[in-house]
Amino acid sequence: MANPRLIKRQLSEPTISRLPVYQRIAESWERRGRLSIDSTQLGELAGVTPTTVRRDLAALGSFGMRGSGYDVSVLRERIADALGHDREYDVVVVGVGNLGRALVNSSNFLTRGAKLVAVYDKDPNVIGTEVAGHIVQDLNGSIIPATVAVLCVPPAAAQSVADRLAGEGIRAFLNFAPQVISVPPGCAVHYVDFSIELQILMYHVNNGTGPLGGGVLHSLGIAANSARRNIQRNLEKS
Amino acid sequence: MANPRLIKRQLSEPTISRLPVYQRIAESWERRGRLSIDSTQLGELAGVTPTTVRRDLAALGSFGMRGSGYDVSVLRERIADALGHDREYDVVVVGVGNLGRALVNSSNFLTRGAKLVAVYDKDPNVIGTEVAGHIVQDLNGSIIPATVAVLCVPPAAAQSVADRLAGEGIRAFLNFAPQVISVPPGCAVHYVDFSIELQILMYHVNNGTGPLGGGVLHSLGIAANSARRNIQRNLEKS
DNA sequence: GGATGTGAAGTAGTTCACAGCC
DNA sequence: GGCTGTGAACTACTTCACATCC
Repeated sequence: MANPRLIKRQLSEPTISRLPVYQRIAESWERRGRLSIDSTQLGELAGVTPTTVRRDLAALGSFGMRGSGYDVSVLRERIADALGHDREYDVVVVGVGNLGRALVNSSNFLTRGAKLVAVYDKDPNVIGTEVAGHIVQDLNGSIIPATVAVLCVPPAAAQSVADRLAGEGIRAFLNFAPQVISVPPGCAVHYVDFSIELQILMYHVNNGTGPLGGGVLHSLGIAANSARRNIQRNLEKS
Repeated sequence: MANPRLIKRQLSEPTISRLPVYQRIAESWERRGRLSIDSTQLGELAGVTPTTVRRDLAALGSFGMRGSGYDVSVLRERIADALGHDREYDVVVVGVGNLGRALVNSSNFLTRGAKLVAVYDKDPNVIGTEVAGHIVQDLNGSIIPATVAVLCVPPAAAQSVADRLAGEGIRAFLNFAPQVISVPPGCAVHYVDFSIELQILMYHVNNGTGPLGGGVLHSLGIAANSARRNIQRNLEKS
């Protein structure tokens, strides 16, 4: 059942959202020269149970070493494989307000295969200026082919911008506008909404529930499913 | 079973993460003068099934009108109640880089009870400058009492900053640093990680799975649980 | 010994289908 | 007629517990 080469088995949504976390931990351990990590350590650092870690990783094929855990470089590789990091993909960022600017300048955002190919805005005062090494293009002009569009436009503009980009062949949208949008079949949308995150956090503070309680907790943001009541410690101290 | 006054029943995590979405829709309909909305409409707009909407709202008490749906203003009110929007809470933002700046200047971020009381940084070049009406304070100086801290610091600094703030009585953290942190018992952490969101999105693009497929989809970001294969349309056109 | 990988059990959340009410 | 609210069925995910292998 464990195909030596990359397994095409369908991964569950919660698993998918945890893989990037494991990956980051693996990379960090690799950088500091550790050779292997076991499911308990990985679980503490990621904020999930060891069993969950093992199930998640078993879904990528059996590459753990009984008795000693997972080789960190194999771990990193397998996850990269599963997540499709071998292939590069082109990203455009639309809307160069504070947020758009913050994203393209962030060293953490466009990594692992993501390649920024263009930045758009519709404000004439912004078009033509340089942001993170790219000249801001006119959104009403021609759109360069890309796979993903990151939407940092006002909520009222989100739908029309998405329509436009979908027409130009963009297949996936990371939407930072607090606005549900509709896209053609075959396109994917993923939402990031700060104020909702804050509201969820406050619910827990007010109710002393979930993520609080028995000790340290980790509500994994996206992987909101019950990853609580788990001890975790930090890594990458310096 | 339907207590007339605010129900203290424990809400499930997925429900909690959907309530803010319903709320936004309710507010939008209210602004445009609509009086009621039914579970099918609400479900389409939020990207979930009508049944899920009804279950979620039933958990807040039975206030739907059989035959005609939910009164939008009651809907908004009930959700605000459940989420604890009656009480105000104080927020500090730590780290005034591009992201911190974008957040405090965003009209969407600090709403519904959230009140920005201070902004901190440790860079002498930034301390003393004004951001969104607040003079940036020295993080090493005294910290004003607050409930929530929004961390926009580099990953390497996240843990020590959290330690410091937890010591000063902060009880909840919204952590934008791509770094798992540990906090004392009784504190809550919620993570927002852009690059992970992008990686999850790309997994779906590469695999044509989940959120893609049968039509328009809505992977609710935080409410990542299987809210797919649902039709949705946009609202708040202009 | 020690940790993985996994059937089996348990739990949580969603969806079905319909009784009940407006 | 139409739509809510909810028991019952179903599905998905997690956790337990242990056989298996290094």
